[in-house]
Amino acid sequence: MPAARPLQPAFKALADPTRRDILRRLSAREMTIAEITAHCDMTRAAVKKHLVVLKDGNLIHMRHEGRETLSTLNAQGLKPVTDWLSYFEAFWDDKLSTLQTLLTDETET
Amino acid sequence: MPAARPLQPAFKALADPTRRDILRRLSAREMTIAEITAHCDMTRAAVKKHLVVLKDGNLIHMRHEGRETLSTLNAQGLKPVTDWLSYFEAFWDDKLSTLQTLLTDETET
DNA sequence: TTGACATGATACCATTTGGTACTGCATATA
DNA sequence: TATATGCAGTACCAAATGGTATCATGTCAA
Repeated sequence: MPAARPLQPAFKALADPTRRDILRRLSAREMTIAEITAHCDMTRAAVKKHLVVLKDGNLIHMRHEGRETLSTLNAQGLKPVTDWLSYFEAFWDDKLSTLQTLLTDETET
Repeated sequence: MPAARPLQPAFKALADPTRRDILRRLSAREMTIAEITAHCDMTRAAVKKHLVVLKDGNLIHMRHEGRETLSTLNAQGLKPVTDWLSYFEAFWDDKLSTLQTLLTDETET
């Protein structure tokens, strides 16, 4: 049996607003831990923990250069997530979904 | 200031495999709490908690019919999530992303 | 009315999570 | 060499999370 796609670590990594913010920043350029920390209002150790979670989710890469650790976005790691979500796009605008919404709103108003 | 889009509750709701599984099941049809529980290997109270999280994330609707509570998928609630993710699709296949991947793999191998 | 059924609500517990503080190591640099 | 820098690793703490057990409430059916 092939290895299960790492959906869970990726979803878990995305569940924290600090980590999503870090991903946004890394989309602009590679950054050191100290640089990321400067924007995050928490200690470097805390930021490091978030980076490890992002790495476990395969959403970033980390490389060492001298005494610095440089983090880069790995946008491809988001693909399993968007693939999982794409299944539901079929329900966005079809008639069944609309009907369900109407029925539900009727009981909730 | 307009209400911030409810990104956080939705991402949080998606971060649990049990909740993602429930969403899949609800995409097929409306279900009672007891029906969902039958698939989940945990107590009804635990499933109910997960359903509340999904409702807070605007990913399901719940309506009451007699003594039953029926849950339905709200696929539209996933839209803010996919919108957030779509920002990163631009980084999937472009040259910068590829270069970053090559550089990173080089140091990790 | 009586009882069974589906659920809501609460209290409680163990584990995980998000954070700080501290120590220590490797690396630039004067 | 001596010193400051950037980071890793660990211990520790408070709060959130995921689960159970228990009891109360409303509803269907005989």
